[in-house]
Amino acid sequence: MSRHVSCNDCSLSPICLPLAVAPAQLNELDNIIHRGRPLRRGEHLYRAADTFTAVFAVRSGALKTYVISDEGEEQVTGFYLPGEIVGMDGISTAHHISNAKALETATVCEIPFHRLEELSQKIPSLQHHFFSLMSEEIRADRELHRLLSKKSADDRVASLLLSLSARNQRRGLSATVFRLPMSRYDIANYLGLAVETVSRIFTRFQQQHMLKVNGREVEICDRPALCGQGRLQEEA
Amino acid sequence: MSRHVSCNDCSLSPICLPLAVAPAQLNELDNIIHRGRPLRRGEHLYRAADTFTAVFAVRSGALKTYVISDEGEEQVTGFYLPGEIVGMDGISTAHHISNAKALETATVCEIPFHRLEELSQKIPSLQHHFFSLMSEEIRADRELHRLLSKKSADDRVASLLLSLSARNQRRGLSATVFRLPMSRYDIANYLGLAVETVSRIFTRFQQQHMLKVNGREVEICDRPALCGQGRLQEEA
DNA sequence: CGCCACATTGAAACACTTCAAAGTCGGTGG
DNA sequence: CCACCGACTTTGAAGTGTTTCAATGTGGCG
Repeated sequence: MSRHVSCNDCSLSPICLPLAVAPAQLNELDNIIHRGRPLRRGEHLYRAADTFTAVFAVRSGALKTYVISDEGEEQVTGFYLPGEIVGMDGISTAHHISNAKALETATVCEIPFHRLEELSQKIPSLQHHFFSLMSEEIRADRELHRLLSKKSADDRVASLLLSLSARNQRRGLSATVFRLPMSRYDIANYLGLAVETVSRIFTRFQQQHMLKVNGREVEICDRPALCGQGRLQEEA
Repeated sequence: MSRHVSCNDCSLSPICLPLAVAPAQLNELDNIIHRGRPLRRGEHLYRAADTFTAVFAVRSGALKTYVISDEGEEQVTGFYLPGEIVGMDGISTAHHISNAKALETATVCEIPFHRLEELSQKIPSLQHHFFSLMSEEIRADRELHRLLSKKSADDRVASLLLSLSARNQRRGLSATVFRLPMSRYDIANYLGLAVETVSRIFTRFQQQHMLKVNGREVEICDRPALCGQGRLQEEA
C-alpha cells in the first residue's frame, strides 16, 4: 500500500471526511493531508500534552485512545477503526488530552487542523460534515454512558461486539466474522470490568451458542440473542 | 429579567458563544438568537426525534438531558447550567437523540443551527469556538467515562459535586455553597448508582465532615478530602 | 391536614472483583 | 526443530461494594 494514495482512490472515502466534499474540491482537501509512515503495534500516534495540531483519519489497522489518571491507572477511552477520525478531543485545549496508540500495524492520514478550519470556511459542506462528525462522537459517548450506567457486564460486552460488528459492516466487511484488534485487557478496561469477567462472559456466550470465540477471532452466531443482551450500535 | 436581553448585556457572555465574537460582529450573532418564554419545571425544551433545528444556550435555571432505552428506562445523560450549550448531539442525525427537560424554571437562548453555520462561515473565530465547545463536550464525556469505569460510588458522587462547584464558580458564584438543581434520583441515574447508594454517601460524607447537606442545599467543607475521593472537574 | 413525591435507613441478596493458579499462544534461541 | 519464556487468557474460590427489597421519615402544597 503506497504512502500516497489520494482521497480519490481511497476505499474509505465514502465513510471518511471526503464524503462531504464535491469532487471538484477534493484535491484541496487532498493537498492538506499528510500520509505518514505506518505505525507499528504499540507505537503512539500522539501522547497527552502533545500540542494539538491535527486530527487523524485511520486508514488501516486500529488504534486505542487512553488517559492515565493521577493515580497512574490507564483508562481506555476509545477504539478507532479504518475510516474513523481520532484526535478531536484536543481542539478545545490546544494540546491532546489523551494518548493514541496503535493496537496493530496502522496507517493514518494526518489532517492539520488549522488548514481544515481554513478549508471549512470555504466549503460549507465540509464544515457541516465536521460538526456532524463531532456530534456523532458525542452521541456515541452518550450511548456508552448509558451502557456503563446500566450495569450488567453481559450487556456491555454484547454491545461492544455489536458495535464492532456494525463498524466492520460499514467498511464493507463481514458483520458476523471478524478479528478483535484489542486484547481482553483493553476490552475490560474500556467497559469498566475486570479482565476475568470479560473472559468468563466470552466463554458463557459461547456455551449459549451466541458466539464462537477463538482468541481474537469472533463469530456472531445468534445476533438477536446478543442484541437482547444489550443495545448499542456505534462509536464514531 | 426581560426576554430581550442582548448578548451585549448578558452576564453570561464571557462563558457563552459571544466569547468568540468581536464586538463589531456581536450584533450579527445577536440577531439570529431567539429568546423564548421561560420553561417551567418539568417542561421539555425538545424531545428525542424532534427535528434538530437549533442549539440552546442556558440563560438561567437548569436542564437535564436524558434518553429512554428500548426497555423504557430513563438514562440521564447530562446536566446543563447557565452559560452552557445544550442540544449539540443532534447535529449528525438531523433530529434530536435525547430529551431536554427543565429541572427548575429556566430560560434559554435558541440559536438556529443553520444560521450559526452560515455565520461561522464568515467569522472564523466563531467556527473555532464552536468546534472547541464540541471538543470540550467530548473531553467531558471521556472524563465521565473514566469515572464510571473506575467504579467507586464515593468517587462518582464526589466528582459530580466538584464539577457542579467548578461550574458554579465559573459563573462567579460560590464554589462552596450551592443548591443542587437535580433530585437524588437524577444524580443516581446519571452516575449509574441506586438512589439509596447516593443517599447513603451523602450522609456518610456529612459524618466525615466533608460536606454539609440539607436537602438540595450543599456546602463543601473539606474540599481536599472530596478531591482525594475522586477527580473530575467538568462537563461542558 | 393529609397526601404524594422525594429522601433516608436497615438488612439480605447478588454481581462483579480480587486473589490465586493453571493453561494457551506466539516468538526466540539453543 | 523443539524447548522455553513471557504475555495473555482462562478458570476456580472467596470477598466485597452496591443493589434490591422493605419500611420509615420528611417536606411542600392543594
